[in-house]
Amino acid sequence: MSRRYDASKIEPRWVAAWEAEGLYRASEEPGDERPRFYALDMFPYPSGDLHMGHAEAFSGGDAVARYRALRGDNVLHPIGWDAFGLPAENAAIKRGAAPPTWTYANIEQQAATFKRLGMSFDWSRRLQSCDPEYYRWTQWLFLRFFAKGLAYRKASPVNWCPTDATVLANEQVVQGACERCGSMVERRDLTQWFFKITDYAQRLLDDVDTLVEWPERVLTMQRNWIGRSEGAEVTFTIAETGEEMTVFTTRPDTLWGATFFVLAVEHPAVRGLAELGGTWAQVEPLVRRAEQTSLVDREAADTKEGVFLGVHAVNPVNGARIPCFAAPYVLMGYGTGAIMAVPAHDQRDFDFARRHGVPVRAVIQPEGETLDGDTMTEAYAGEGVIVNSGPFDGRPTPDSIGEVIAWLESEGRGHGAINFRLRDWLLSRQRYWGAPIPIVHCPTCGEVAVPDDQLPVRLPEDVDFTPGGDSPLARHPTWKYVACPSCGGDAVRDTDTMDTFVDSSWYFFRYCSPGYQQGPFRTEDVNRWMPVGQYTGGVEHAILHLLYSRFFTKVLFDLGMVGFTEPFPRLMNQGQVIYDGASMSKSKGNIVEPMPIVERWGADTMRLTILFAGPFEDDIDWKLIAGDADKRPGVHAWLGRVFAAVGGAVARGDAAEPDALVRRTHRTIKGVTDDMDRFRFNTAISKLMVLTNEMRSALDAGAGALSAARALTVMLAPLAPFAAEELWRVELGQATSVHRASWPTFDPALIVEDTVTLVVQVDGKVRDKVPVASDASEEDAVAIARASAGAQRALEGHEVVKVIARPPKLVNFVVKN
RNA sequence: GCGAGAGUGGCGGAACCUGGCAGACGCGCUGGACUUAGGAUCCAGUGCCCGAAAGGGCGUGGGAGUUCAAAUCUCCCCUCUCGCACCA
Repeated sequence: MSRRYDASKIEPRWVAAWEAEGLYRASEEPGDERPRFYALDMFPYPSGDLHMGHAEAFSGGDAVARYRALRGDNVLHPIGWDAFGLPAENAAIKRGAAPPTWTYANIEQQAATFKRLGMSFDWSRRLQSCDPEYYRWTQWLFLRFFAKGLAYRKASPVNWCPTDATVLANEQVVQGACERCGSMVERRDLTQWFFKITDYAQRLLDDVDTLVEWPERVLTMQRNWIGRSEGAEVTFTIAETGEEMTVFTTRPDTLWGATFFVLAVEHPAVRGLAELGGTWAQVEPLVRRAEQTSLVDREAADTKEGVFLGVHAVNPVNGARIPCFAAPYVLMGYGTGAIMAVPAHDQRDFDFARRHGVPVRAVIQPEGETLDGDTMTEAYAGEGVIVNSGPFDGRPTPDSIGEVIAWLESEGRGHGAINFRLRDWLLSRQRYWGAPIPIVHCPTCGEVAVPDDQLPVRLPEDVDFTPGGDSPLARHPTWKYVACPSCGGDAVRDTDTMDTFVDSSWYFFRYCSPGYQQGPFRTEDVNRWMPVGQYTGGVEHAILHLLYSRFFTKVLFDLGMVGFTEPFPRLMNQGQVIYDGASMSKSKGNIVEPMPIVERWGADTMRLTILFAGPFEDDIDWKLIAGDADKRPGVHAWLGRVFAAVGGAVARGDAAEPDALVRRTHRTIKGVTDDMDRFRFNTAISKLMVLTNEMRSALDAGAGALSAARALTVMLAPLAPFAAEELWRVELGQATSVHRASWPTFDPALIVEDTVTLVVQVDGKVRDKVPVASDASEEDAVAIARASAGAQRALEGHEVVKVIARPPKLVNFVVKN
């Protein structure tokens, strides 16, 4: 190890000093005119100590926060914990530790680690979503939604995890299994609370277009999740009963090609129709099986499976009588749960038709071809000319879809419709460790909101976590029995708690008004700090957390509580830290912990290792970049050279700095500024390394390097905050923290080199490189190029037909042939 | 299947936005220096091929195109990663 640089001696000292100085507190001074910058990191879940993924995310987020402060912004960089959730309860069951005990112990552990890492958090704004003072306002917000009709209860088929004994949102079911424990999810009919996010589907979709600073893939995921489809609703009639049944279709231009009709297996009309058609005996097994599989379990379903119901539907456009089926490939959760099937022009319908012997009727003919329904081998979904379709024969499609819809409307047989894939947000959980839903069920008054002045509805502490049966709150002997806030009669509390995504949908507002007692936040505080300047976190939250937070923001805007409709205009997703090509996990035994590296080499080295490894959004393979844990990391050696160079510059005092170093310093300032603005930490670090090398050359030559040393130290501060502070205050003898210094500025005149390398090409191939004055004229440049040895050689015996000159960078001689 | 992104030395990556010296910076490796030998440090070299050298040829997944000039722009293909996936 270098004799001069020993992180273990430097870093703990500054942790203490920074805390004593209150260095990272966001300023609320009325006279503070600096621009505000809200640097937000996704708040962590306190499951054990911080892992490498946290180290990466927070190294990037901290670099942004520190950089903005050095650029002169008044920075808000808060921290808190997303502290409710199932793992705390599982720990209670497994180890007997009460959820709060387990949770707060982990939070303290993570907080200590954050401090050791030197994160520039404003600790005075710290929050934990499981604090009663926090969930009081989660409940308060729920009641605002409730009052607006945006929180409602309905009986609904839900995903039920038998292991966790709770309801799951569709989003928490992955390939039919519980996202958390992996058990196969079942379907149950229960009464649950929902947020009416579907009311906001169009706005959520429209505003995706305004999020130009988000990663494209996240925008795509948001759009897909919302899933807007344009088409028409068309009403068919059941021939045997006269019952009307509406379907949604994006292809009303193929209505005349419908040759059968399909209901979702769970469709409420299925049993009645099957009994009428005399087919219930065949249909019943399908229905039974559907009840036992999750709502989103699509793996098990055979796309061609289905049963004829024995009844028929009448196509409203041509009166055709077509058979009705029940089939799992039609989903109850999308559209109306029933479809018209057009096998000629939809592959799924085609496969089903061939299996079940239903006729195929082509109504779109591609140019230059004639499709025959009897001989087609696959559906034709492309464009063409409409045939066999009454008034629309000969019309082109898809251009005629609008005309078909207009016709349907004028005939009263259907109308244009827009359908979304997005479902309402199922937010109730039959769990203990969450914010209780602040509703009282009264036999007289119904669902009654707990009055605001009685919030929070606190969680009881004497709770039985034995698995199975009712949730711990429902099972509690006394907790739920209360007087109705409205009539005073006997009533019971709602015993469900809220999905933790509710907690995380508003925490960034709370940071703006820490400790505020009259509401979740002060509107003027939020409008002063928000929207967020930069949001940093994992791409695993690309859909749910971000969608829900956007939804909350729009609702709060509508309530007049915030003055903007998008909370996070700029989003940055860090890549994952993996090991040897695989994600780190306990079962693989390949976990690399951040703290041992910090203890051995220092937090700065860990940060630099991560940030220098590659683009922030890319995955990092720790095995490839750090290799052997005992090997001294390259960035640590660099920090040693930085200390040597800065120390050497100080020793050399005011000695003149060579022109090359001065220019290098200014170019580095420009380059690093550009890089930091674009979060290109890896190239910023490489430029600082180049500057370090140039300083060393200058010092070796007996020259000075003091202004370079100062610039280098400030630019290092966002990336290696401890080393920069040590250099600044100890080596450079500054009185105040480097983290309160000003970002260096550059002189554009010094960016330009006075001599540059002129590239000499012949026919576009590099034949020589010669130094030339940067202000050389075209004439001079061509002359110098022509005289170069490389050009002489290559031009010998050739006739130059054209000269392309881009002085002073390049001259290209084009020769005959 | 649909959508998005990516393919550059032994390795991580840079240059792509804005066409003009490919391989910055670092790791690794090779040779050397200094040493009471280190978890070092310093110096030199390091894309591939031919050559003693000078120099030359080749080179950014493959193929075409545009251009005086393509890692960069356009089109086609291949491979990989991620996301979505019966959405009517």
